Amino acid sequence: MKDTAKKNCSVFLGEVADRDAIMDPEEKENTFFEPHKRVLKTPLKQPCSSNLVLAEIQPDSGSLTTPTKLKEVLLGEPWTPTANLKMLISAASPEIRNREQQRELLTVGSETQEPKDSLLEQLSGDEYEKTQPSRKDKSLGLLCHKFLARYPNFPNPAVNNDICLDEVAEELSVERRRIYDIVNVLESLHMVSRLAKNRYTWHGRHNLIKTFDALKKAGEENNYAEQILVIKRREFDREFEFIEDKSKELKANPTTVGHSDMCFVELPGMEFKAASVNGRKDKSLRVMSQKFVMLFLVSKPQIVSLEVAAKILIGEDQVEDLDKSKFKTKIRRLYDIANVLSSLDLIKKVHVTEEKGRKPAFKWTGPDSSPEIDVPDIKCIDNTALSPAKTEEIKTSKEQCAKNLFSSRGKQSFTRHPSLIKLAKSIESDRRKINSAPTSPIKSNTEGTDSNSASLPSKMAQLAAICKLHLEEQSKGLKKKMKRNCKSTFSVESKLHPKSKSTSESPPQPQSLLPLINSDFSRAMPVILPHPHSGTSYAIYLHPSQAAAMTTQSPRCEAHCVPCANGTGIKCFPGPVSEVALDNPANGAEGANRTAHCVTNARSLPLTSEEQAAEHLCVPGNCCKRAQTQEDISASKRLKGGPVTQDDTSGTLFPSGYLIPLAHLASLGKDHVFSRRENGVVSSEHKIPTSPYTGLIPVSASEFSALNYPSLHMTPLKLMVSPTSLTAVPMMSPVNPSLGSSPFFPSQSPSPAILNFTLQHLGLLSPGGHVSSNPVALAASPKNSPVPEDLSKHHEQMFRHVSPVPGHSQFTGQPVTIFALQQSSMPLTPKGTQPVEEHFFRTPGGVTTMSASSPTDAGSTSKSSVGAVSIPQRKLDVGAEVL
DNA sequence: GACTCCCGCCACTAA
DNA sequence: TTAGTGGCGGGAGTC
Repeated sequence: MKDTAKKNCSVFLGEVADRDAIMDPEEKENTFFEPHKRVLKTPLKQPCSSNLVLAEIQPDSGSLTTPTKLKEVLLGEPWTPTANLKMLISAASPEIRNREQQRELLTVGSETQEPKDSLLEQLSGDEYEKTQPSRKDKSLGLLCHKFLARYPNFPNPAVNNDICLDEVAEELSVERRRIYDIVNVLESLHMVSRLAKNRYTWHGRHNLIKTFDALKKAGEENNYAEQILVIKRREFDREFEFIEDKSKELKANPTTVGHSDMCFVELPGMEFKAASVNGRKDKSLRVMSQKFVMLFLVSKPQIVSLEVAAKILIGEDQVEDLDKSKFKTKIRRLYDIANVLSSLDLIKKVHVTEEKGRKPAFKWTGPDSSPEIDVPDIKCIDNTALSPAKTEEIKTSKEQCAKNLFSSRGKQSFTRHPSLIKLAKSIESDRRKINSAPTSPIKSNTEGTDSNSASLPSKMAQLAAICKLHLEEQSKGLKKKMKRNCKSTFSVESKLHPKSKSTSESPPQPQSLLPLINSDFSRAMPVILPHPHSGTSYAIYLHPSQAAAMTTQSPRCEAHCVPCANGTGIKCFPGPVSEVALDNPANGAEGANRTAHCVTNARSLPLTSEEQAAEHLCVPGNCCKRAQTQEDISASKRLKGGPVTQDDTSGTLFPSGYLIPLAHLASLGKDHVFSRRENGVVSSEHKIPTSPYTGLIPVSASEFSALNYPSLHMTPLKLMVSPTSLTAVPMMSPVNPSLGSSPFFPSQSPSPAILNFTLQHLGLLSPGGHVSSNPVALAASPKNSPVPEDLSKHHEQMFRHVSPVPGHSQFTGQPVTIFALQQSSMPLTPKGTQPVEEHFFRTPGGVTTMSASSPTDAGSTSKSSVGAVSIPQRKLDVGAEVL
């Protein structure tokens, strides 16, 4: 019998249950009541026989005191899914829980114990084991839910909100040790503060935004994000080629990632009063929790893999000691933190999948810290308690705290340690994984504080918008347009110019929607690249400076030169594109590092003439595969909006790009690429990295602006569609039937159920409507339904939001990165596939996806983003209800 | 087999 | 000395 059997059980008092039961959830939520008083009459610990273990995990459901119910559970359905669900509901809903309590307390007598005992005595060992709750039922997250359910989110600060840990532990029937885990994390968020031994004060979420702001500021002021990038950049120095340079750089860079003294960021009036922590070597869960949150707040996207978080947040002080066992320990702690944060709805567990397997990650779903909030008095404590001195000192303390958190001073050598290099590699690797699902629904919410509520509609909007766009495309009669479109890459280039005819013919568009057109994109030039194996040439759009730089950097440059339409001259596509991208500032460490891998490979091998040519293309298997993820990052970032796009689209850089087989370009040009002139609409929408067009290599968002697909003509649709979704539109375009039946279409498709639900949710489909995945039928439904005006606004906002804007980068280097497509989205046995395309895009690595762990996300995110935005070959039966 | 994370030992510190 | 804290890692449950 485990020690858990010795645990004490407790019984909820009727008084508490009565009050909660009669209180509306909302009322309860906003009405203050003294938490500590709720437990004042909690009975003292009573020896609880082992047969009451169930009470520990179901203290609130009332089953612990209900003989009948216990019997059912024990004998009939020991923690069946239904039972679990009941328990979860009970835990999540104080009202339900307390009603049950109230009801059951009326019927439960003092003899309750005996039946349970007798029942359990009759159980065999196995049977008893079956009666034990599963681990999930005892998870820290669930416990935290229970804990949080006890207190209002926004308590009245004028009233006593003390929490007695012992009493809470009793009521929740858990060890106090577990309560500490929760409280420590809550304390890091200033949701509670320690009063004295065994007593805390509940603050609820009053200080949450301030805390986030403080943490974010602390991270930003210390260039935490940049440090992460620096680390990530190092990740790709696999051969430690640049270790010396990096060391010098790090010495000169005060923001270098370095040792992190344990420090706790405080808010004014919420000084840390932990009894033992100050004197203890603090590897406190609080500090870890704060750092963990900081990572989300400063990261773009706000997704952090568990591994990276563990290494950065926990192990950065002793990376050298990050042996396996220690790392595992760190991971355990991070799980503890993550569980609590998840219970607070601040993060959400997701998974990053690539060829190596599935990796856990967490997505920030909490509110972004408000930059308007001034948190002047943030301070921190470390092992030497800070005296509550002057404000100035406090500010200094704050600064010092932040510096302590991230400072490298005195331990700059830390960053040069090989273990950190490994760490950096892991960081970038995880980031790459995280961002490898361009249309993953795990899109950060940038427009509101309630990301949870926003994420799902966004996903739905993507799917629905695809259908809408498709219909729109159909109605536009694109076949006409393709005849009038330019037929060469030079024409494409001409469209890049903001004053090009096509642009001038286009109706006035909000400037905000065309950030790429009037910026550096106008100077973009197509460079024709030969494919060594297929003979098919590819076009890539490069910034002139990039092309020039590449020309000089690559002595082996054999790329085709293409005249620049804007008269800047002829530019040559350089040698290894990936090499050029290695130090791409716009790409940041991600892109640079990503491509570095390719470069390394290229360098390590003697080049034959064919290999040299292949090198230019960064062909399959390594470079493109890596590079593709960069595109994913770009797409992912664009989804996040303005600030993010700054990183993506530097004013002087083209962070990524599509390599477009000329053969496709010609056809695409007819169908899509040159349609802007016809449509009169210029979309700043971006491509999806996992373009279904085999052979189509992702190009930067900027380039994509020039490659507007007519289907991207969003104006009449007035739908808020994610860029990545739009990218997929062409693949369901009926204009080019060959595409519709070609392998360009991804094998995956969104579940019809999801599609139906999405359309219904958006009002595009009646509840009884049904949509199957058939682009043909969809295309055959040309009728468009009127779209609410507000959707148009959303549309504009979205466009503005995702439009890249000139950004900056701390890195120097070349901006171009060539990306490959996700092969997972490609049918392995495509029909009518052009050999060149198949060859070009086949990557051995498989899929890189990010899927949400929640069932909600699973349907739309698995199998990469393409699945969420693409409509497969199967018939898409969109009835009139849709429109 | 990897991932999760519950569980409780036990060291440390304050009262 | 006792009780409060919480770091830590074994190991079991889950996927």
